[in-house]
Amino acid sequence: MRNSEETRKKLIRAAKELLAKKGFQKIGINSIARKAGVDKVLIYRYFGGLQELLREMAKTSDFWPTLEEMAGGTSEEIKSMDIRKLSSTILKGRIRELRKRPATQEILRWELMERNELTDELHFERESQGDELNNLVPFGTENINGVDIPAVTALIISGITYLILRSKTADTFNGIDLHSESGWKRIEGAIDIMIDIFFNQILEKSDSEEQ
Amino acid sequence: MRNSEETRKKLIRAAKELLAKKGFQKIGINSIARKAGVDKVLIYRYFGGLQELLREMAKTSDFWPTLEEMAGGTSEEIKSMDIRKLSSTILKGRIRELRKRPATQEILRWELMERNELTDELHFERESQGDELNNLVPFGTENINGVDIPAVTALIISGITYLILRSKTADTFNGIDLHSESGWKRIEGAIDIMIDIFFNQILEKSDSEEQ
DNA sequence: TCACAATGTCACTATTTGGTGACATTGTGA
DNA sequence: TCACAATGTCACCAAATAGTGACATTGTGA
Repeated sequence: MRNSEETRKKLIRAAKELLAKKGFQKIGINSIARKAGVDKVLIYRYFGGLQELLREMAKTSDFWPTLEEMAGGTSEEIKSMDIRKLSSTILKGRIRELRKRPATQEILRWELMERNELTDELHFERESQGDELNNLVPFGTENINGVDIPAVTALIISGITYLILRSKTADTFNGIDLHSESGWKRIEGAIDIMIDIFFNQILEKSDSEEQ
Repeated sequence: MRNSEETRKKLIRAAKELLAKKGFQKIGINSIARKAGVDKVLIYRYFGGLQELLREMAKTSDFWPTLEEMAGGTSEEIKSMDIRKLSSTILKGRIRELRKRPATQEILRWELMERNELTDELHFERESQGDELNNLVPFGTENINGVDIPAVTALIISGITYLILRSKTADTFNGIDLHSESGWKRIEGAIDIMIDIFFNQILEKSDSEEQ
């Protein structure tokens, strides 16, 4: 029973569960300690405070999806994909991985609400673990034939993120079922089409310019 | 000084300002009454409670953008536009109108966080005032040539919404400046390109099928 | 004039929150 | 064996919250 390491883990686990279930608004010293069945003073003693506890939590291995998880393969396999396939795979993978991480979603919600030391801390932790936008879509970061690639990328990633976050509080969006696999297949289909015609356009254009 | 109607307005104004400035987390009976310089018991007496006060607030004329505001013209002018131009205009208009309504943004954030009687109420009020997704993009709601129009629409609208909400707590997204006009011009450019190649694709396809 | 309802003020409760100091219990190394 | 640090429990504090009952003031219609 007297095991500080175990108590630390209990607190982190409780924080994560509480975050996933009730959202960041319900996260607090009192609620976490209550959920963990532990006195709240131990949060201060072992972590220093709420901020440090959550920082530890965000370092948990399965908290942020890695590039490999999103792509669903090793980095060698990733490198061997052509860019069109890779874009599609990573974007779909991001949907898949984010959808099964309610606590992670909650951090994204939090970042949308307020900016403070805590959210900065958690944002930093995310970037450290490879969940950077640069990795998400391998379109590159420059203009191709006058097309603003980062802007298009931003719009697609944002769209994905919003729909995932929205699924917590809405059943449908524009008629698309956000709680069924078929609904998400429709989103994936839209992404595929966009990627497809997008590359067609770029290649077509550069072809005609080469002639 | 003794004017219940004026007091009601003061409370609604205070709620709106507080929402815009501090976000929905700071909205409460005490804070609103304090800001309005009025006793909190009057909120109960005049509105019944916080919920009813906010419902009234959401009925304010300038709270939700109308279709005409987004399109930037009368409904006759809207009807006379071709679909490509109309899509582009409305989407850009939505960005413009939503960007200058911080209190409205806050409701969207709220809807993203939790679902309760309050958010349902506010959501309903929004739909009543014409801010329905069906109006936002006149693409129609069916499949064209096997392309899932509602899904593509959902992705674009979601992307716009997320980027606007994100601008509260982030300076940039994927390198795009969310606080400068030039940054939003880039987003608009991305939308235009997507609309453009999207319609090209659809028309091209139906052309080739007609042959 | 004056009764009375409308309007507004104040004081209080109960609950929750973050935070701290004092104490009890346990294990372990000297 | 025993001292002592590590671990854990408990009781408190100040502040903020939602909500309510009692009271004071004002205007107005009979």
